[in-house]
Parts: sequence; C-alpha cells; structure tokens
Amino acid sequence: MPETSTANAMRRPRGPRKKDTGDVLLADGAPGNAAGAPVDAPEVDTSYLESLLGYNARRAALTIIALFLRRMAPFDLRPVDFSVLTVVAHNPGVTSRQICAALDILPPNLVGMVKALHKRGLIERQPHPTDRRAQGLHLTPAGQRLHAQAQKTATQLEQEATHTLTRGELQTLTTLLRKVYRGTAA
Amino acid sequence: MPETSTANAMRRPRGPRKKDTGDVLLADGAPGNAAGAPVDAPEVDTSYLESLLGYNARRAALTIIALFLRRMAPFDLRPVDFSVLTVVAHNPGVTSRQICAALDILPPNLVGMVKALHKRGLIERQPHPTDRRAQGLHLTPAGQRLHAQAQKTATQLEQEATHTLTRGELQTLTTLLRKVYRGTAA
DNA sequence: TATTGTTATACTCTATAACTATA
DNA sequence: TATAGTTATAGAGTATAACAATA
Repeated sequence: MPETSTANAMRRPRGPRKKDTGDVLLADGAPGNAAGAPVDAPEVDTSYLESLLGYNARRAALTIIALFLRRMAPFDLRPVDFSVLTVVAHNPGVTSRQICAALDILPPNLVGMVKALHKRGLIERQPHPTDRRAQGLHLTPAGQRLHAQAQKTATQLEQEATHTLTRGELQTLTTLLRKVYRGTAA
Repeated sequence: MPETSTANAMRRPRGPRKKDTGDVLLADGAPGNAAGAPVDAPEVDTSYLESLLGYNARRAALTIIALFLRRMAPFDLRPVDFSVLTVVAHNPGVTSRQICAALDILPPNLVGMVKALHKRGLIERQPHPTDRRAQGLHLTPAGQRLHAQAQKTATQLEQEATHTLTRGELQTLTTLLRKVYRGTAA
C-alpha cells in the first residue's frame, strides 16, 4: 500500500495556520525548480507501485478528499463531520452507537465530534423513547440548512472530481469499487 | 468524505498488543449480538454516502490496506515501508529527497523510516557521486531478498483482494482510478 | 541564496481501558 | 452480565520551524 501521505489530511482549518495551500497530494513533492535547482531529476521509477490497485484507489480517494477539504472549508466540515451530519439528517433520532457502527468510528472518538456539532448549534440530543441510556440525535433547523448546502456541495464536488469520466464510467467505477470492499459481488 | 476510520490503521504490530484481530474495517462496528442485545437494529440509512465515489474509493483502499497488513505482517512492513523499499529496489542510488517527492512523504518523516530499515540491515547509504550533501540508497542482499518476497506477496495479495473481479474488470478499474487522480485522461 | 538531510516538536487521528447509568 | 455514553490517555501519522553541511 503505497504511502502517499495525507491520509489524515483532514485537519480542521480553524486555528491560524502557516502553510495550507490546499495542495495536499503534492504537499511537498516537486519543489517546482525555483532557483538554480538541479534540473537533472532522473525521474524515479514507481511503475510497480502504480500497478497496484491499492495504490490507485488510495490516490483517487486522496484526490477527492483534497477537493472535499477545499470545497467544504466554508462550512468548516471535515469528511467525518459531514458523514455524521449526513447520517443524522437521514436518520432522525439515531443514537451515537448506531453512528459508530455505520461509519466505523470508535465511540470515544465520536463524543468530541457530537459535542462540537452540538456546540455549533447543528444537532440536538433528545431522550431516547425506550432506552434511558441512549439519546436520539436530530438536526436543528440550522443544522438542516447547513447540511442541505453541504450535501449539495458534496454532490457537485464529486461531479467535479470525475469530470474526466463519462456517466457510464462513473457508474462502472462505483460498482467495481463496491465489489472490492464488499467481499462478494454486488 | 465518509469517515470509515482506519486511515492510520497501519500501526506497527511490533510491541505486545491487546486487541488486534486484523478485522480493521469492522473494528468496533456490529458487535455481533452476543448476548441479549437488542435485535431491533433499525438499519441506519447510509445510501447517500454510498453514492459518493470518495466513500467507495476509500472503503476499497481500506479493505486492501487491511489485507496488506495481514499478509505483510511476517515481513514487518507497513505500506509505507514497502513503498520505500520498492522505490529503492527499483531505483538503486536514489536519494531521500527523491523518495519524498515520489511517495509524497515529508523529509522529516522519512528519516526515521530509513533509519529503521538501515538498522534492520535492509538498506545501505553510500556517498552520492556528485553531491556530497546527498546519500544514495541501496538495498543490501538481505534487503533484496526481503523485498523480492514482499513484492511477490503484494502481487498475490492484490489478486486475492480482487478475486471477485475479472481480469478485464480489474484493468478497467485501475484505468478509471488513474483518470480520477490524474486530472487528465490516461 | 538554495538544497540535503536532520532534530525537535506540535497537532491530529486512532485505539484501549475504565467508569456511570441503565437494560 | 451487557450495553450506551463518557473520560482519560496512549500510540501512530502528519505537519512546520530551524539547523549544519554543501551546492
């Protein structure tokens, strides 16, 4: 599995930052030959790595993530925040435990996210109807508005990221990827 | 970008560990309904997330990474270690700076990896022929043997991960993924 | 002045243990 | 006894600043 870095490139763009050009995939690579840099770059051979599906899948995912970060910056939403918001939007009253199972997040790591989204006034917790341990999560009106905008942006962003693909190719790609990560055909 | 966790699931399986079943993708999700757990799991709707290419690409990449970690455990190689070893194997005398550019690793983060691989007797540093600042990296005989085994394992592992795909489908998938992460057609 | 390799370090993400309230 | 939510914390990954040696 080729290491292209940027796996955790979903840093929150909140605090003041030094270098964050948005160019995540090529963060530090290819200096651009500023001054008298050696032009004799012998072109490193990475052809074998590029033959691996894992490498290509990761590069593609990271490309889309990088675009996601740029487009979602106005909403201050990381991928995981958008995912949580989406699950709550489409499943009103869902519990934290259910979100963890659906998105494969560990419960301790979800706590802070929910807390932050609540603090931003985007989600609300209501007592669970049958289980007093649990809490049902709902979007506030503000949360619904933000999510609607964010989901629209996500959809547009996906189309932007796949502009080199025809509609049929995108469908094929999605289907084949699902066949990989689901063990069985689908 | 759906958060499926496990982005940095490439933890080194060196020290003694508690829970590491290898089941990375479903680390904590779906408890399996051990005892009297509620069977009324209302099936969280994630259909929108599943329509996003970013989600599917990430899931597929994580699936292959998880398999990679299991199959490469005997060699004690993380994806990034294998990538570095591969680049050195295919580009004898390559410099650290070139590896960083090719694999998109930041120089400070490569230092430890090279140091570790050197300590394991897998790579050697030789003075660069024309630049006394740089060092050319080479595989030792032991490194060559290990890399040969690891690369064979990687190739087998890829076939294993894509056993649900025909040869043609795998070719199509790879081509389409490249079209995504390269801006232009390819 | 710029680049290579490096150290030190901060921030983020991921994972485990353990606690409480409830089932 | 098991589960939902939580706290605290350890560990791994990723990022920047700054330095000495060399170009």
